[in-house]
Order: sequence, then structure tokens, then C-alpha cells
Amino acid sequence: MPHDLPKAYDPTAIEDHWAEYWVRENLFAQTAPTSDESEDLGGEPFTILLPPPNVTGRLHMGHMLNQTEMDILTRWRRMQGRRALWLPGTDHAGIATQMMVERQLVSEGTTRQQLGREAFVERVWAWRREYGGAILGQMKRLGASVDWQREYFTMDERLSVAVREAFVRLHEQGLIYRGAYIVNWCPRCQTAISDLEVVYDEHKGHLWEIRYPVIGADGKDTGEFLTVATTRPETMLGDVAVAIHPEDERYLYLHGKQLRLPLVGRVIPIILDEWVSREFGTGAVKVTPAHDPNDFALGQRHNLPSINVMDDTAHINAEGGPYAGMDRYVARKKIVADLEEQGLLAGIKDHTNNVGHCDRCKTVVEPRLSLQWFVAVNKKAENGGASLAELAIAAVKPDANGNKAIRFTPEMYEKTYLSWMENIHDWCISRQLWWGHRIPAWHCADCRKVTVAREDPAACAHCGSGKITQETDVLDTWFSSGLLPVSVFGWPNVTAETRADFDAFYPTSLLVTGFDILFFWVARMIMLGCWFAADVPMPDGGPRSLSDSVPFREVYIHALVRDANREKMSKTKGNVIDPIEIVKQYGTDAVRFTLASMASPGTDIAFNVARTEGYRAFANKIWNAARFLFMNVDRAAEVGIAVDSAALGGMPIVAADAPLEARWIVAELHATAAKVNKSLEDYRYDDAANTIYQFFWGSFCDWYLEIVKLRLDFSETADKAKTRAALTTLVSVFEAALRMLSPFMPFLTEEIWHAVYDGNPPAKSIALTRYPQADVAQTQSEAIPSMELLQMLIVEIRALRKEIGVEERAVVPAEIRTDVIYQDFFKQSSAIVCGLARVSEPRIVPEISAGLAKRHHASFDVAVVYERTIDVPAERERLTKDIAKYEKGLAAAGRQLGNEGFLAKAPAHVVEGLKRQEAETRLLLEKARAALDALPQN
RNA sequence: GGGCGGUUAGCUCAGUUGGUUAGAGCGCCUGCCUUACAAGCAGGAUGUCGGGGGUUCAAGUCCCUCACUGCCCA
Repeated sequence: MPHDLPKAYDPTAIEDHWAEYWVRENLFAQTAPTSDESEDLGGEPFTILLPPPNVTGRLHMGHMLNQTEMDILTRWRRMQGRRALWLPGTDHAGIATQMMVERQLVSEGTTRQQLGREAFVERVWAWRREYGGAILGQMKRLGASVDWQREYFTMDERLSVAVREAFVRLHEQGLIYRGAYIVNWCPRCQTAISDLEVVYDEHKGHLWEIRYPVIGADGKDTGEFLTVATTRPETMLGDVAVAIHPEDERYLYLHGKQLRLPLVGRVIPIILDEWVSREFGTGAVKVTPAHDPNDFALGQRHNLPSINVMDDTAHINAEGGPYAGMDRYVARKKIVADLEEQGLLAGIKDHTNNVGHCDRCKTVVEPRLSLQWFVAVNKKAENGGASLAELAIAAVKPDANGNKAIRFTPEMYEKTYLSWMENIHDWCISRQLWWGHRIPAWHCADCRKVTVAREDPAACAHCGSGKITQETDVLDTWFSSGLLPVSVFGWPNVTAETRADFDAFYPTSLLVTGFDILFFWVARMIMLGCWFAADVPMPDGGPRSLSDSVPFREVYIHALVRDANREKMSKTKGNVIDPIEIVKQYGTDAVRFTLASMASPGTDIAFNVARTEGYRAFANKIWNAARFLFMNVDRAAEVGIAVDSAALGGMPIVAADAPLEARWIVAELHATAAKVNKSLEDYRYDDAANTIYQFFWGSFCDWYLEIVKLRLDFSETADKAKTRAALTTLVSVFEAALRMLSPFMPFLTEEIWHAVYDGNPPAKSIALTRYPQADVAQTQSEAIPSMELLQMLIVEIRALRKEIGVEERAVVPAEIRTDVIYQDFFKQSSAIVCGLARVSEPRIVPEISAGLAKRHHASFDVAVVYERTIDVPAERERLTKDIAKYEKGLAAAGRQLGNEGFLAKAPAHVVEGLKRQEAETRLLLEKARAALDALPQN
């Protein structure tokens, strides 16, 4: 690869190429170890499953954050030598996909009903083949280091086998049942939806108060009324009782009497129930078990019938008499009008209530009594073991020793998860859709019983009749995606011959996802994973404990990506940031780095392109550092100096007699590697990213490169060995730093890394090299404090120059007064001081000459020799400020040091540190006061 | 109504088990096209850590309380 890089970094010029290369070369494919690979790669495999995006979806910022976090960890673990496997795939998304295709049909003037079930499902498959891969294509473009050979789709044949097995097994175990239950019904989608798919919205509505006539013992109206309050008057057609609180003095005398349901005429009882809130409305509540979940529970407690008054499109049915055929809201209007006409409307009050909407299509959900399939999550296993929910709780709750089979980060989500799981209701798994896994149950027309089977049956298992028809409902999408952690590794087909994947990769190491699907998906995977994996023996044939049955060992919950003003992104607000657009503008690496640097656990990310702009500049900085390197490598080659290639690929070390900057940058590299590795262990992407940023820009470019320029002497008279050593350290530190940055900026580092090796890289990709690991001894090098001292000297000189108006380019002498112990050090470092502070001659003096502007430091005083006069007022202001600062510090220190409690109880190092600082401050204060006094008066 | 967070520089956020005089990036001000980089270099300014009370030798950090704000559940 040529060393002549363009002057500015242009991500668009390289990213497509590498994205394609990584996929084409199959670099991230991963297999289970074979038996002869007894010595596995470094330690446990690192397995991570992509939370399957909806097959209809397009990539949004949330995905990009999610994938960036997964990719950083996967690349990092891979580079640590772990057998890393990241599995991608998509979810068939029953309702969303069906809606998508139905919309297509509408535009063609047809409907799924006209097409018929089989043809419709084929249409969905065709749609999926054509458009379904969009989001994974975007993922490829972003360079996600996944194993594309293992891509899954929840409707794939092999995953469908798992779904069927899971259903049949749970049914055999008595944990799946079919029952009449009140469910959330979407009248538009024409299907039941789960509690989680209902979103509640504040809605300004009314509270209607309706008089129900009281009937006396003789069966005639007594002329009294019981007034009920309701937000949904149309449901009164299905009322079967009115409930009051058992201690409500206002109404108790009516208990035992009956009421005549207005408009309908049905005679209904008055019941007592503590659930009734006396404060709400009139304190009397109508009971409609078929159309309200609370009423349904009430109906069950009091053995009341349920009267369904609406059809599946939310129109009033025959039960509604004169209102039959009306839409629910038309009926509401008419009913209110009719009540008013009959004088039975006692009042209308404004009322704000929470109305449930279908998550997919935003239609108001209608609670509806219907026959559905459920998983009995709280039912004990047949053998007396734990229920699904109990298992899922045990997997997360700390045991007696404080160990957890699954650990949440941030930890607070553990509580959220547990409180939800402890109150979980049976899971409605049937959906009245055509797209999805059709429930493997057959209804018999003769004996009316149900046959559930792994293979399609020809006859009823109960009476042998051939008149059986398959259940038309399909399963909730989450039922199949909940099985993914086991099914992607071959379950239920885990035999001696086929179990290598399962043995190697289950349980997965980590799940990275957003809190919004904590209950949707995380909870379901834990329930199903723990349940089914428990039956799979361990590789050694022994039983599997709960901690080896869990679908993942860790869960990292990431935050929400908001816009720059912390507003939630939404289509209606129009503030949605398309990650692909930003990527095109700034490059994938810059966007990834933005997300990583802000991904502090538990904190939402306010995505600001100003940050991304900053990280594009960072990429450009590294790009130009590479140009500088290559320029020098090429110049060196011309005079026969070559980098020692054996120094590349590992962690650089330097000889004890190497120049200060070499010892220092190597020590910094080790310290940075230590910090970055630790931060990533703790999911501190922000710390890791900022640490690397600081190293690359703050240490490597700002200081090391500037100093190393002084060493790269290619002249005839130069000491070639020294030049070569300097060049080798330069290149080897840079190469190691590239590897350290690679998980965060895979494209840029890949490009430059290949250039470093000039077309002869030791691996196909930087992603397949080793991640920098620190040597603790190196991080404790004395070069670090020495360099810090030198940096302070240089910064003070630069500041002085600025202050007294020395021209940028001018080279001037400087006077340095310092303690004897530092004198040799400053003398040895004079070349660095001269180069970086534009000093012609650093003079070590016993006392700074009078009349020079000077700066004070605890370890030295420094002055610049220049004919310009001091800006007296400015200098006075600065010194006065300094003095105030020192006095404040001394006062604070004095308070503590004068406190006997502090001296007695604080740890020695704190007391010592404070004393030392106090002494330093006192010295600086004295110097500053003296300098102020020495200023000419005016 | 119940639960869980948050409030630190103009903006976005760090600040690990309490410990020396609170940090970063961006933005801002000043001066520089110093042949790696103006997507840059150098220097600089900026905070009663939401209010109040308490515990402690010591509080941004722990406890109580109030205010504002966000999210989840009902």
C-alpha cells in the first residue's frame, strides 16, 4: 500500500471497501472448537446474539448505538483471543409485516381475504425476499463484525421446528391452555395483542353519569335510581351488574335490590366489592365483564355472565338490539342521546383518562372476551418444580451467597425486572394473524377436543375422527424470538453428533439491548431458555444447573438516543436523525465514536452532531499522524534506515537508556491499555473512548510527535542507531495504539494498519490481531512524573511568552531557577525545551534576574529574556488573582490541619498529601507576593 | 396513585468504596497558514456541585426534606 495518503481523511473513500472486504472474506465466521482443538483459543468463548430487528425495519439511532456497543465488545473480546461469535438475524414481526403487505394489496385493489391464506403467506415471503434484508444490509455497511454465515430468521425452517417443539412440550406439561379471557383486541389488526403491545395515551374525554332505575320487591320501578359513572357508555349494553363498595353508606340500603338496565331492559343485581373506589365518579360502577379487564375479574369473583356486545371490528352486534351494526363511537353518541331523551342522563363531566392504543396501528384497543391460547407462567411444573416465572426470578435474584446467574448492568434494571416478573400474568400467545408460526393444534368437529402434535395429524387423537381442522391462530412473535438463544444453536436437535455448537456457545455471554424490550424479549428469553435448556445435559453428560441454563450471563441495558435538545426522537416531531445520513457526512467511525464516548451506563444520549464533527476531526488527526509517520519512514528508507519490524504487533518496550519521550510514551501506552481494558470490562464505553482520545491526541500527537521530530535526524552525521531506535518506537507505539482504537474506529484503523505494513500485513485484518495488554511495571515508569515536570516548564514558558508579547516565531533565552536535584534533569532535557518552547538557550541560574517577567512553580521558577516591557496592570491582576486563590487554599488546608480530629482519624497519606500541598501553596503565595511587590508602581 | 432515575462550567456529560484546592469534550476569548494535520497549533476565561437541614475530623459523594424534571407500572 502506498504511503502517500491524501492530506485530509475522507471516510467515504475507504469505508465501503472495507465493509465489503470483511463480509467477502468471512473474517468473523466462528465455529465450535473441534475435538482436536483441546487447547482452545484464550479462555471461554464470547457469544452474543443480536436482538433481532424487525424484518420490516430500517436502521435507526437506537439500532446503531446497540450495534456499536456490541461491535466494540465483540471486536475487543476477539482481539483478546476469545472465540468470539456474534450472531445476526431478523424477527418475522407478525403484525408489522402483515400490515406492510396488506397495504401493498390495498394499493393493488385487493385484500388478503380475497387472496386466501396460502397465497397471502406466499406474498409475505416474496416481500421478505425482496425487502426484508434492508436492515442487515445497513448493518453490513456499518461494519458490524458478525458471522453472516449464521444469519437467522425466526420463520426459518429450523427455528420453526424449535417453536413447534416448544409449544407441544409446554402443552404436554400442562403449561399451555386455551381459554376465554379478556384480551386487548385491536379492531383494525383484527387480533389479540399482548399487554405490552398496548400503549397508553392521555385523552380528554368525559365521565357520563347514568341513572339506573331501582326495582322493588314487586318487580316494579320504585322511582329511585342508582347513578353510575362511566367513561364508555356504549358498553352498558353488556352490563350484568352494578357494583358498590361494601362500606359505602350512601348505597348500602339498596343492596339486595335489583336494577333495570336502561335502553336494554335487562334486570341486573347490585353487588358489593371492595375493588370499587368510593371516590371515583359516583361510587357506583357498572359491570361489563366482556369489555373491561377489571369488570371481567369482578364477574369471575361474583359468578356473573359475560355478554359480548361487539364484533371483532368493534361494531355493536346482535346483543345490542337497536344499536346493532353501529360503530362503537356512533353507538356511544346515540346511546347518550337516547339516555338524555329518557331523562336518565344525570350529568356529563370532563375527564382525562388513559386510553390504550395498538402499538402498531394506534387504533384504540377494545378489551374483548375471546378464546385465546396462554402460557401458564405461574403454574408449577408437573414434577413439583418451579414455574416458568419462578425460574426466571431465580435466574436473576442473588442466591444465598450473593451470586447471580444473570447480571444486569446498570444494576437497577434487576429490580425493574424482578418486580415485573413477580407480578406477571399468563402470557397470551395467540394472534389472529396469517403471518407467523401457525399453532400446531387441531380441532375435532366430532368430539370437539383438541389434538396438539409435533407432526401434522390425520385424525383426532381422542376419537379418531378425520374431521379435524388446524387452529387458524398463529403464535406471538416473541414466542419464537424468545427461543432464539437455544434454537440458533440447534435446539431441540441436540444430540451427540449435533451438539458442538450448543456446547460451545450456550449460554451466550451477553445480551445488549434497550430497556423498552426488557419485558418483551429479555424476560421471555430467560423464561424459555431456563426452561428448555435445563433438559439438555452438560457436555460431560451431567445435569445442567440453573446458572448453565440461562440464555445469557450478562444483560447490558443501554439508554435512549435523543436529539441534541434531549427530546425524544419521533416522526411526528420531525427530529429523527437518520444514522445513515450522519454516517455519510462524517464517516461511520466518527458516529461510532460519538455514541461510544457518550454511552455512560444509565444515561440517555443527547446526540449532537457537533460532537460527531469533533470526532471526525479526531479521525483526521490520526490520519495525519499516520502521514507524518510514513513521511519519516520513507525518508529513513532513503538513507538506509528501516524500522525494526519485530517490534510491531505486540506491546512496545524500550531500553532503560532510551530518551525520555520514548520511555514516557511507552509508559503512557501501557497505562492507557490498562485503563481501556478495565473500562470495557465495566461497560464504560465513555471512559474507554475518552482515554484513547486523550492518549492519541493529548499525549501522542501534542507531545510525543513534537519531541520525536527532534530525534529524526537523517543527515549524514547523525547517529543512525539512535534514529532507528526513535523511528522504531514511533511506529511500534502508533501501531499498538491503532489496535487499541480499532474496536471503536474499525475502518480508519484498518486502512492505516494495512499501510503501516505496506501491503504485507501479518493478518487479514487488524481485527484479527491482539489487543494491547498492559504490563503493570511499565505503567509505573519514572518517565511519567519526569515528563510532567518538563511539560509544566514548557507550558509556563509558552504562557510567559504570550503574556509579554513575544512573537510566535521568535526564539528567546530563558532563565530557570530550580532545586539542585532537578538541575541535571533540566540540562539533559534542554533540547526538548528549546524545541517545544522556542527557547534559544535555557540558562540554569541561582536566581532569576531582576526585571524579568517570571512564573513560579513548586519545583522551579522560570523567566523569558526579552526586551519587551511587562504589561504591569495585567501582571498585577494575574498575581492578585493567584494570591487570592492561594490564600483560599491555605485557609482551607489550615482549617483541616488545625483540626485534631482530622489529624487523628484521617488516613496518613491524606494528611501527608495535604501537608505537602499546604507547603507548596505557601511557597507559591510567598513568590507571588514578592513578585507583586517587585512590580513597578504607577 | 405506586416505583425508579436525574438536577455538577454557556451546551452535553464524567466524577468508582466519603479524603488533598471539582474534571472532559464542544462552545467562547486572544494570537498564529511553525512543510503531519486550519477537521490544525499555542495561550486563556468559566462552577455558592438544584434549595434547606443532618451525620462526619472531612460531603458533589451518605441520610432526611422541599422544588423541578424524566421514565416505568397502574
